[in-house]
Amino acid sequence: MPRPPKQTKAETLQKLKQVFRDHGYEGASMQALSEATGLSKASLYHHFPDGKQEMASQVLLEEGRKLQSLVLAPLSEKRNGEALLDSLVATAEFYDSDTPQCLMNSLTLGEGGRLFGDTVKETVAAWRTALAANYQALGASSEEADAWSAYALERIQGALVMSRVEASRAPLEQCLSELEGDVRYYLDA
Amino acid sequence: MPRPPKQTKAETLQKLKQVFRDHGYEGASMQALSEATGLSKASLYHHFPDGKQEMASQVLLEEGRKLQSLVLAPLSEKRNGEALLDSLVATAEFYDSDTPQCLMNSLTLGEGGRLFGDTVKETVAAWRTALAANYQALGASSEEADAWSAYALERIQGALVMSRVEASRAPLEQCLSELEGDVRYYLDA
DNA sequence: GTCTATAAGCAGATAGAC
DNA sequence: GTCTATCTGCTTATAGAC
Repeated sequence: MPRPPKQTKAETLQKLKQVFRDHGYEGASMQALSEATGLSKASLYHHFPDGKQEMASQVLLEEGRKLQSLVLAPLSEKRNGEALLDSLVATAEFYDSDTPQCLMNSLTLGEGGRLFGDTVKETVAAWRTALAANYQALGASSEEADAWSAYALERIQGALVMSRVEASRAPLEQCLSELEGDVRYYLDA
Repeated sequence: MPRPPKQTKAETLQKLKQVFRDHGYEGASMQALSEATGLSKASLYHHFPDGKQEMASQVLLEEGRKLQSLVLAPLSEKRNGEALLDSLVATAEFYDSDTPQCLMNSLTLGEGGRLFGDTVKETVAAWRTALAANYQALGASSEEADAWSAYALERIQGALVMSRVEASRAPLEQCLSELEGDVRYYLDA
């Protein structure tokens, strides 16, 4: 009789994600992925026949879906300043670990850049477009909105780097609260 | 008779740096390091008896020295706004490749974080202190200077991430020119 | 200071039992 | 769906010649 599944695919992907986020694509060894999931290497190949590349690919896909449903969805539903505030709160939730790190950043180092660079670039572009549309709805010009969305994403990514260096959520939280200030400035005017 | 050196240690370190910066610590294989330098693996062990760890360590040390002489030196020499402007120009030079990337960022992923995290944290703290001291000399309060220095470093690191994602110097150049604007605002007042 | 050759172990990946 | 056992090639590291 077949042994029961140890966990759902979502649970597996979650554990795989941590390894890729902490070590990057090349640094994530099959042994580390196996230990993190509690599944043998052979079991991992059963779920992901193309091995590491497929694992990283599906982890990235799942992360994109999470970004979409958590961070981007508020932005397409309402198109105003409240939506921006909701999205910033969701961003804190999206990067939810004690020392927050960006999977898309880690995954695009070295060989991972060749494999997943285009996907990440598109995802970032979609995020930026969604931010800009909402900022423009606050009364900003197309150019201002474009500039602010680039600024906001840059700060978030920078804060994530600083959070990793300082092993603390503080830089990310501080950054998001300042971006919230930018939005409220427009909202109260 | 012994064969002549192929290159100076500085040249070797420069080539090693590119590999660590592009692949991170775990992703930088001895083969890649060998090919990048043009030296056999055995020759690399001659120069760096402790192998990869010593190479990364010395590369990081060299990068710290370069940051010191290029970016931080102007800040300790003059202590004013002109010094800040000089330092920002030097920052563009410090990150000098076509798609600029931060070695200290790449090197602190995975195992590298355990090995070099503290060093990088100290280097970043020194950079931030130097920026803050000069900003304060422009007339800002201690708190304002502290906040601006954190802001500036965060933006620079974020711009480097975006530059990698977009494979372009544009985000970094744009970021540095906006930071220059911050400084000029105080200088002209 | 450089190299070729080699050792020992880990990497990614597969076969086949239960 | 899970596992143990295994394979091949790559990775780190060393020995020793020139």
